[in-house]
Amino acid sequence: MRTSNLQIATTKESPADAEVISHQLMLRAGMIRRLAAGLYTWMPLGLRVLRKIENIVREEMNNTGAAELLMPAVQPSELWEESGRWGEFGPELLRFKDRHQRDFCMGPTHEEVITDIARRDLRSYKQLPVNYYQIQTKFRDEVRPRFGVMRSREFIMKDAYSFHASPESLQETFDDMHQAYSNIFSRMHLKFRSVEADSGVIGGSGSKEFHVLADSGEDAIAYSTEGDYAANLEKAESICNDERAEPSQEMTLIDTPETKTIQALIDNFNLPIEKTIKTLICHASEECESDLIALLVRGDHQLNEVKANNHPLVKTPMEFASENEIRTAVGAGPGSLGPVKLPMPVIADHTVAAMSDFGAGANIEDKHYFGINWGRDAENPITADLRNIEPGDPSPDGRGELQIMRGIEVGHIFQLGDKYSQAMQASVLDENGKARLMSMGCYGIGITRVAAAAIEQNHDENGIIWPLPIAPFEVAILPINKKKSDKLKAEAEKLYEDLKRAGIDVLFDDRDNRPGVMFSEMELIGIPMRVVISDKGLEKGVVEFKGRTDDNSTDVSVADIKQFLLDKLGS
RNA sequence: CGGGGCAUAGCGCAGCCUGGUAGCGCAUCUGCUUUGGGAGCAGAGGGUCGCAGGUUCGAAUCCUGCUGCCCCGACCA
Repeated sequence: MRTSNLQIATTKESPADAEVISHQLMLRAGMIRRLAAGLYTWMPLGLRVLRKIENIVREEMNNTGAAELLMPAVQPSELWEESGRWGEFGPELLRFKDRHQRDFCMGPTHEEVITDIARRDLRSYKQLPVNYYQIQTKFRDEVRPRFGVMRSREFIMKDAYSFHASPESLQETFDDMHQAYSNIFSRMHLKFRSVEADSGVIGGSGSKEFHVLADSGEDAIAYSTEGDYAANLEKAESICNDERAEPSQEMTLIDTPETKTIQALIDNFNLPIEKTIKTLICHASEECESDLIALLVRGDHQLNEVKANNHPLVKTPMEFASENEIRTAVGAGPGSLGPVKLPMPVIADHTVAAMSDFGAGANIEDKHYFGINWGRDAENPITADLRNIEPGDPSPDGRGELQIMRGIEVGHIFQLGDKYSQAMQASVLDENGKARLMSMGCYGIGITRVAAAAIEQNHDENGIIWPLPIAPFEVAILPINKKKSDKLKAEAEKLYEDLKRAGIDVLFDDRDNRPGVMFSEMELIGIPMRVVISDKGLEKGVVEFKGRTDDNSTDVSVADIKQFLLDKLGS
C-alpha cells in the first residue's frame, strides 16, 4: 500500500474531548472518526487493524471446530419476550418499531437468535455438540459511552454459542474456548490474564473474563501472589480466618455530636478503624420479611455491590434506602446507624461477624455505642461475603496473598446451562427418544475493544506501538528526498515491489514529505519496523532498518534487506 | 438518572466579565527557498459565533428556552 492511496490524516494536537490515551492516539493517527456519542467510523488504517484481529480470532475459532455464521443485527421482540429479556434488559436495549408498528431491537447480543436457530435445526443428541460463532456489529445503548471505542455504543464482537447434550460436554467446550482465547491473545502479543467473574445480565453460572493488562484499565483484578487464583475484584472472594474474641468491654452509649463519618469517629474518639463498622441500608428482596435490610462492613472496607446484589435477601438491582426511608424506619439518620436494636434484618460481612468490642451508631441521633459485642448486645447477624478484597488479604486458594492490578475486559466466556434452552424450549431427543433441553455456553471477544486495549498497553510518547501481528502494516519504507533523485526513486519502488512480492505487509511512503514528518507520522501510527532508503545509504549499498522500539537504526545491505525482514517477521 | 462544564474556521484555542468592523496557532491553497526528526518567508481562501426566542439603535458578548458534547457521580451512613 502507498501512503498516497491510504489517505493518512494525522494531527499533532489531540481533540479536547478525548480523555484516555488510546482514544487520543487513535484519533491523532486517523484510525477512527467520531460520528456521534459512542459511534465511530473505522478509517482505512484502523480497519486494517480490526481485520487482522478478526483473522486471528477466526483462525483460532475455526481450529476448535466452531462454525462461522452471520446473524442479523436487527431482531424481533418476540424472541426477547420468549426469553424474558424484553422486560429484563434495561434501556441499554435499543428498541424501535417498523412501519407495521412491530417491535424490534438492535441486537446487543444474540442468545435468543441462536437459540431459535438451534431449536429448529438441532433434533438429535447425535448432532451435538455444536459451536456456532459470528463476527458482527452489536449495539448497546450505554448510559455513558466513553473512552472512544473502548466503551462505544456500536462495536464489533466475536460471539460464539455452543449447544450440548450434557454438562460434561459443555465443560469440555468451555475448556476448549478457554484455550482458544489464550491462543488468540498470545498470538496478538498481548499481556493478558484470565480471571473468575460475575456473570451479570447474560446469566448462567461458571464464567471467566480475559483481561488485557494495562494501568489505565477500568477493572480491578485480584490475583494470588503464589497460586493461580485470579478474579475480577467484583467477584474475588474475601475470606476471614479470624476467630471472634470474647467480649472484654461493656457496651456504653457515647454522645458523638458532629460525628457522621467513620473518619470523624476515628479522629474524635481515638477509635481504631478496625473497631468501627459501616451500616448501609438498602431495599430488601421479597424473600425478606422486612422492606429494608442492613449491610455491615468494617470501617476500612468497601462494600462490594455485586456481591450484595447477588445476596438473596437484597432486592435486585440493589438500591440504597433514601434518608427519609431510613429516618422513618430507624428514627435516626445516616451517620448514627448501627446493628444494636436495629428494626430490620442485618447481613454482616464475615470480617464484621468476627469483630468484638466494636463501635457503631446507636440508631439515636448523634450517639454511638462503643464496646458492642455480637450475641450479647446485638443479635448474631446473618453473615456473607460483602466486601471488596484488600491487597494483602489471604488468597482463597490458600496460597499466598491477594494483590490488585488493572485490566481491560476483552473477552468473556460463560456456561449458561439451560437458561435459554429452558425459556425457549430448545431440546433434542436423547438415546431413549426423550426430549432433553440442551446445555449452552457463550463466548465473546470485543474485537474493537481489543484494538483500543492493545494501544493502552503498548504506546510511548511518540505514539502507538502495535504488536506485530495486529499492526496495520508490518514495515514502512521511507525514502529520503526521492524527489531529487531518480535513482533513489527507482530503488525505492523496486524495494517496495520486492517486499510486497515476498508477502510482507508493507507501507510505502511515496508522498515526498520531509524526513521528520515521515518519521513522526510512522511512529504515531505505530508501524513496527521501518526501512529508510537514501542516496547517502545507496552509495554504500545499504538501507537503514529500525524497529519501532529500537534506540538506533542498523545498516543492512540492499541485497540482504528482504531476507533480514523475513527473519524478523518469522521470529 | 443526579451534579458540573463546554459549544467561536477542518482541529486546538482567545475574545464574552465591561455590547460597537470576529482573532491567534495548526491544517489547507499559491509562489520562492529548504530537505535526516512534525521547515522558513511572502501571500490567499475559509466562520449562519450550536439552535430558537428576548432585551437593545446595535448581541459572539446580556436574558430565557432547547439541542449536542465532555467530565464526575450514581457505595463510604
